[in-house]
Amino acid sequence: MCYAAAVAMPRRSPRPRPARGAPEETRARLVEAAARIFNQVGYHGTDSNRIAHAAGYAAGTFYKHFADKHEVFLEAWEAWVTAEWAAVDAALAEGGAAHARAARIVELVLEWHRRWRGFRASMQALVATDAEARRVHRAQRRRQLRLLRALRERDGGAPREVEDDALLLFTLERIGDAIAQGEARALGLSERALAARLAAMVERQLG
Amino acid sequence: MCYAAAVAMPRRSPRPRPARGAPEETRARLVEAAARIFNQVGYHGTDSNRIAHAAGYAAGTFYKHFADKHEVFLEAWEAWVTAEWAAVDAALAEGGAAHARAARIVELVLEWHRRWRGFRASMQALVATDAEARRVHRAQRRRQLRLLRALRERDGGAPREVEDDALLLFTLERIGDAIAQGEARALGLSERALAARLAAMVERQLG
Amino acid sequence: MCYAAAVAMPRRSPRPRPARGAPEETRARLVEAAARIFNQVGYHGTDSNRIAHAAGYAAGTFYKHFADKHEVFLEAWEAWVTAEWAAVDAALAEGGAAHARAARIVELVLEWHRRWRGFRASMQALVATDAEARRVHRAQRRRQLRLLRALRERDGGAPREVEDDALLLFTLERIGDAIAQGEARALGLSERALAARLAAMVERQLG
Amino acid sequence: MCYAAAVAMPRRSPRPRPARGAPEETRARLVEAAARIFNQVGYHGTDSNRIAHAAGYAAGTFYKHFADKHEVFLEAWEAWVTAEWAAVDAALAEGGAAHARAARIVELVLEWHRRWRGFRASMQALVATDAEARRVHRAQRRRQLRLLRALRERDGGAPREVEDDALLLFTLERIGDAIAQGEARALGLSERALAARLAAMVERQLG
DNA sequence: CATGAATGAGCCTTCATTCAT
DNA sequence: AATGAATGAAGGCTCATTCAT
Repeated sequence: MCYAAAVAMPRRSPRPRPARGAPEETRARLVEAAARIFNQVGYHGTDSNRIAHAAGYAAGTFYKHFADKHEVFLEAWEAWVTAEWAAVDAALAEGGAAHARAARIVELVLEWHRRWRGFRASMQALVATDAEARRVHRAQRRRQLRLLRALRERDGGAPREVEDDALLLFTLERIGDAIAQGEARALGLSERALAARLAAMVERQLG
Repeated sequence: MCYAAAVAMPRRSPRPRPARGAPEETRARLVEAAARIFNQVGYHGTDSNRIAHAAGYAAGTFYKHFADKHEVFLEAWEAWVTAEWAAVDAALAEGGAAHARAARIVELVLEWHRRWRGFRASMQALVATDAEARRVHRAQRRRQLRLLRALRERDGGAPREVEDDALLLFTLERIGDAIAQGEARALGLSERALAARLAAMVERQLG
Repeated sequence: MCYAAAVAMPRRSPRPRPARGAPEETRARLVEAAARIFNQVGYHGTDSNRIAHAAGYAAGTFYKHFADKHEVFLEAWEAWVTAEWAAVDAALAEGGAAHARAARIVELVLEWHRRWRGFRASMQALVATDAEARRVHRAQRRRQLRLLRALRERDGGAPREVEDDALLLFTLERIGDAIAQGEARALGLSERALAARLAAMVERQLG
Repeated sequence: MCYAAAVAMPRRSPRPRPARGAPEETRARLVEAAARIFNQVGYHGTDSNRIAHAAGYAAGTFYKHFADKHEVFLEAWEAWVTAEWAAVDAALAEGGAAHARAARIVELVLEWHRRWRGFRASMQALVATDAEARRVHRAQRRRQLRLLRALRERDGGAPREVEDDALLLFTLERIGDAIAQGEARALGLSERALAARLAAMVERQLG
């Protein structure tokens, strides 16, 4: 959560020098900087030296904490997904009418996709070519599906097939990307209308 | 068209015919080889020399026909999308019951996604970081939406909003990717069940 | 002497005792660990942090005791040569028939070369490129020659030229390396036959 | 042969630009430059970019011709050994008294060692740590032994054991190094006296 | 005395691109 | 039109060494 907040505000100039600190802090700063840069210029556009410098460290420091670029990426991604679903969970915990909750969830998802659109794109590219990334991705998806089912059952929703959960997830994701990347707007689609349709889907599935 | 057929069959031997032929032929061979390799190892995993060699030419020849790697990629992609929608169009032209036609379309889309999953992933990654790619992508999407509306209206379908067309397109695309990349299978989802849901969506929208 | 014993037994666990002890003890532990690692992976394959850790210290500690990697290497080497010649001297002091003594010396030399073959190779490489190493090496060689002459004269051996002593030394050394490095065996040479020839040379020279 | 000559004269400034030529020429130039630099600063002191520049090429060119530094090294070394033994063979072919021939061989060996002392040291260091280098080294040694036996038998020399050939080879090599590296001189040994002893050994063995 | 996080120069290697032929 | 050797900027990564604690 504070992770999300930290990454959200882009820093241009390298920080004053983060002080010789605990390894976990350094690691966290590197992950954070990495996430930010991956999000801006994509996995292949990011170089490890730049990550280190952006976090306020020298090039070599990066490799004291990660075996390679790959590793930070996967770690940043895990943090991202975890944070996103914690937010969704929190939004649902707030209660309220089914309709309002659905809208809230959609809004949250859209916001995340907007903020992390570059990062998401990198992830998709990696998943297509890299077995390890694929493994992590699948594990996360399984977690998402489990969570979604739990949410559904908690709220006494109607019983559904996994495929319906998956369909909802995939659709949310894709529309989220379309809106986040400005594709919807560029095509003259009403983001509001799309969001409404998504909210309806969510409500139907969770309700 | 014959493009699709040509790319489908992987070439092992690097140099089918060096030839000093018509420029368009050379260009076509390069595009074809490029598409194949992009699809296998992704945009960033592809090197331009390899494309040239795979097409039966020397490294320099590539740059006689394309300004850069970028350019072949966009061209290959245009060819791909054109071919795909021509196939969809053809499938619809065959007529038949609405139900059968929807199933046919879904099957076609899935097949394309399966065959081109690596290429699609590269495209998504580029779109996220590259303005030119974004431009091309948008143009293609507009074409798709136009085509979809034309199909819908040709068949006397009920009037719909653009957002509904878009939603269908995005969903088809995302589920297509999930199945093509083996994600569905890895998550224990029934591909058949997913396809059935897609077909229902198509039928509802076009019907 | 106890140096030799200490190095002989490889330590698996990295940190026998961190201790904040007497400087000489720390230094000795570092030298010991360094010798072991140099012997395993060569001078260029050894990193100073690893030496420190293997000796049970942190990276920085190393540089509190040595100016650089170079310095430990030279010190370890001095210790090694000193120990070797002490052993040779002891073997000769035991007395016995000239023939038996010669065999004992050869056996000793071979054993040392076997145990320290990696270290010796590193030393040779350094001597070729590094003036300081060359200086140390020469000093040690002079000591060896002096010792050899002393041994010869002590036993009332026939008067010889320095060149004969040197030739013996070099030959012993080279064959020792060949056997230690497995070169002799790989070439189908009888190690026993080689050792016999060496013993004959030693006997002739010392006798 | 012309290889030896070419490498012998050190070039300081990068050549005028070797002209876009046949790959073998480029490769040969790279091998030559590599040998020269390895000889000067040792394997670990040599970087691949420097090799390329010294040969008159850009950094990348190196990797068009060799997989890595390792590979050039082994190739340069093969060339070196081949050239050396060709020279020895030629020297023997000239005929003359056994005594004179032995002296000629010793002189040749010394000259080679002098010229290539840095290179030889690198080789020894690699052999100690690198399996591939060891393999190559053994193969070359076997060739040497075969050649030596052939020479011996050709001249109707007395029958000897392999171990005697090996002993001669190793001794020649070690004394060669001692003289080449200036060790002999630094120890106050007479190079002339050492050479005389070597010549005697050669004559005895070949005679 | 010891720590260990941090440094940063520098090496190895790749690959999009050029250009003389 | 095609060649293919050559380029060189740039990125990944290592490791000897420092320094604030």
